[in-house]
Amino acid sequence: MSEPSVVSVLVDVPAIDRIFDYEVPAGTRGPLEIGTLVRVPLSGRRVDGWVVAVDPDPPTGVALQPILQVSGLGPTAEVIDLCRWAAWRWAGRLPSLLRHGTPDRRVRHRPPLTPRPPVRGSADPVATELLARGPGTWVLEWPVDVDPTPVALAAAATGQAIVVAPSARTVTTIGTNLRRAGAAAARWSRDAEAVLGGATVVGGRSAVFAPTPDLRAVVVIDEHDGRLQQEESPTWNAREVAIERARRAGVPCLLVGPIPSLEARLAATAPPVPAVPDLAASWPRVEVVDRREEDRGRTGLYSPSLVERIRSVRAQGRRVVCVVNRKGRARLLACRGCGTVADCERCGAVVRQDDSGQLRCERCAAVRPLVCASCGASGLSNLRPGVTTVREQLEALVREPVTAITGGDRRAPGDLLPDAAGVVVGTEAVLHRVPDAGLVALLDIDAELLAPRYRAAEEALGLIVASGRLVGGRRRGDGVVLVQTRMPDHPVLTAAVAADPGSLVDSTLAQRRLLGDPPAATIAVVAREAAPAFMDRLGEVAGVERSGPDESGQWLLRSEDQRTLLDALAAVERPPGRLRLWVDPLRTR
DNA sequence: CGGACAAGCTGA
DNA sequence: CAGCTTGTCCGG
Repeated sequence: MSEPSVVSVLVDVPAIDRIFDYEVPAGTRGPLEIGTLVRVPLSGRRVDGWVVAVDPDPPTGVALQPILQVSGLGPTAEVIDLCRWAAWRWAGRLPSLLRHGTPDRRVRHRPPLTPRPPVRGSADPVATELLARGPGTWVLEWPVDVDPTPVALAAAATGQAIVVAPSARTVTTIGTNLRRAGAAAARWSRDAEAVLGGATVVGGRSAVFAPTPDLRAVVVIDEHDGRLQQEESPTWNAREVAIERARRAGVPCLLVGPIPSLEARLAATAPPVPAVPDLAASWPRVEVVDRREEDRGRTGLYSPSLVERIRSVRAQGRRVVCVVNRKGRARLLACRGCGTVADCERCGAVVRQDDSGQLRCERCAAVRPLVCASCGASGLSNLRPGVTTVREQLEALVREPVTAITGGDRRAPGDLLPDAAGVVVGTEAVLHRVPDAGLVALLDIDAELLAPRYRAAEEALGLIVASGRLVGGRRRGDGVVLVQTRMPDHPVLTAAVAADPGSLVDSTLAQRRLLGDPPAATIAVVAREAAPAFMDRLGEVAGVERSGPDESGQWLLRSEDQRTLLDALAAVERPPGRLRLWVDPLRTR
């Protein structure tokens, strides 16, 4: 293979998103092929970029600049094509996606394919059978409280596989177990060299873009989990990328989890297959406390049943975890005297209590003391307490130290959760940081069930499943997931009690179709400074319903035909300025 | 994105 | 008209 003299380079500057040609100086060392990461000069700067063509037709009448450096191997041509598709699917720019398929550390030489060692350990037989069916999207219903390593083993036994999992903890567990079983496993993107050498890839959502030389299967663990989707644009979802990648590669895609998503069910080649006959036994015991009956809501977040449960679990020396999905002190307050809801004197939006105890407006940031603006009384009751307040109240209730954990917390794991921590409270992040518990109490599941997000029901069920992983299945021990609600007959709660997530499918699908929510339709949120210009350039598109701008200056686009909307978005030339473009986001603000 | 350069504003 | 700000263009 002769050295190329000119290469086309896509520069890693999303706002530019253009391809430029560069000359390759004679004697340049390193691999120069499609996907290679190079450093190039661009209008006086030095930027990274990916080689997207080798020896292109020379451009007319421009003096080419030389590349400065060959940094290392990047995404394969297959992955670049996949990224192009993802850029269309989520109306993103190619560089933002290519980054996921690029090694962290520079790999300068393509390693030879390492022979596959024999795998010890027990591959799951049902997963093995599904993978043996060949190309297609297969859904495996997995027990709540069982480590998914046997599925990864089944995939690794077919050759180089990609195993994506939403949480760092699961990724570590699977990686360690695979290696222990003798499988060649590499973590993306840390062990890029091993991935290029043909090892099975284990990683978070980015692993779905790993440049595998010899892909045989793609597996997504806990495919219902929202962490598989990027929150910021482009809002790509690893489950959907996995399906597309496997389809293009002609290999099986295995979607695994205890509560198969609607998206997985609709994409599946065949109905979901249970991994074991009695999946229900893997679900936790779920105790529903009806707050309407217990105390007419007067005791707020702490029903008598909850307090009694906490005391008995603590008496056994076991850990208690309480979940309330709100940070801070109070999200909603009302005057004890006149009943008026505390709002902002300047703009009228609701105020919340900040960490200093004062009332702060979320819209205009005005601050005022903790006093009723209507009658001047200083007694305000906290109608929506957050983690900070709940921690203090629980401490008084249980008469022992209570640890608070929220998602933004960047303390080291040991500092975050002392081993002796008997009572822990936090947002849902706490469920991913605490290893085990005798009781998990979801203090205000109604806030999840009623949340204005189209996946609210599934997400609430996801919380119960995540809680169940801390307390263990009903067959194993006496751990309990307790939910406090004013809607004890809500289908999510009856599904959880019956350990039958399938009972929700028909009603949620019907609702998505009725309301035009994904996956029944494709939607896009357009916001931020450049939104008006973007919407102007988009114009009216047949088959695309547009609404907005709302009070926050945000537009919503909706189409029953995915291609119609996505092609229209791709045709818009991006206006300058900040733009938020979310396609099929999990939340719309 | 960020530098270059052009067009517009101000002060003496 | 120098000196500065704001806007527009373009990169190989």
